[in-house]
Amino acid sequence: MFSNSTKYAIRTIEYLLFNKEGGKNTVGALAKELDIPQPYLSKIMQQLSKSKLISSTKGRGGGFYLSEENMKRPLIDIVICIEGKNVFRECVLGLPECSDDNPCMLHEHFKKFRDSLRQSVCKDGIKFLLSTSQSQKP
Amino acid sequence: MFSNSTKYAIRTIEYLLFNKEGGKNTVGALAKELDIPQPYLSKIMQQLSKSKLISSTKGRGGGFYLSEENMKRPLIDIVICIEGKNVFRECVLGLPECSDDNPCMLHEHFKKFRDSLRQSVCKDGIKFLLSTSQSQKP
DNA sequence: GGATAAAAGGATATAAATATCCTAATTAAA
DNA sequence: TTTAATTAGGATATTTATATCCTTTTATCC
Repeated sequence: MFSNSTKYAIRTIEYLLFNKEGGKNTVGALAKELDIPQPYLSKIMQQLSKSKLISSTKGRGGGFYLSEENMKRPLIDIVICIEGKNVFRECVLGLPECSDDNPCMLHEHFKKFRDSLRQSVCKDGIKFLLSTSQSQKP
Repeated sequence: MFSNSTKYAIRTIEYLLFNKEGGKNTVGALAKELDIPQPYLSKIMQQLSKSKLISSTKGRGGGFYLSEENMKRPLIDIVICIEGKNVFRECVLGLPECSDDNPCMLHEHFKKFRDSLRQSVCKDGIKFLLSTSQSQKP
């Protein structure tokens, strides 16, 4: 469904949410903790950073973290940042003529998923997870 | 979101639904009509056929079509047939420990989408499309 | 039975996603 | 001010998905 890159991106942001007290997180630490190839994650973090979905400071003692602004971004932006502009704008089956008035077979199914990602922001991750689960890492 | 192969598979099955009076459809005709590379579609049809999601007859005058049995298959089976066994069984973010009790960030969002594909069968495509739209090809 | 039209299947080429490597820029600490 | 640790960025390798080609099998028509 999602590309590896997108999965890595969401998982990393999810991790940063839980560790916001921890301050800066280096790519090395994140890659180890999340079991993601380090240089590859590095590229993804660069991309997310350019799109202002995460924040970073360079140099010794630097690393990645989430600002308050970052946390307000909708989840759908993470997917769009990695998979490209049109993933959620165009038809899930790739039909140019697909629309609400002229829907493809999966139009309604997919619309609900897309809208749910559009409506919830990164911050909700904590709220959601804390309300349905005791802890992510027991 | 979906791979090209999956999109092609769903679109082709959707087309077969609308043309079930037409009898057999050759790969050549389908590829032309749906604007899909012919030899590639041929491979996909083979795969769908093996999984009994579509039916075929070989030889002159042969082609592909949907049997009543085929139409009873849930949409999710098409995706699983092409993208592989676990797309919908495993966590959308690839986390091994993700579950209803210990959900990942996208667990609930994705669950609804997955379940909607599980609940509707190919046949519903017609019902759904005819009830929301005049016609797919005006 | 021979010619023709179709799916089935194996082998291979091409493009894209995934992953790695190396160097530069930046910052903090020693 | 040198050294170490970090992100940023360019260049390249590897793997997987996408696509094509060619042969074989099966059925129909003449």
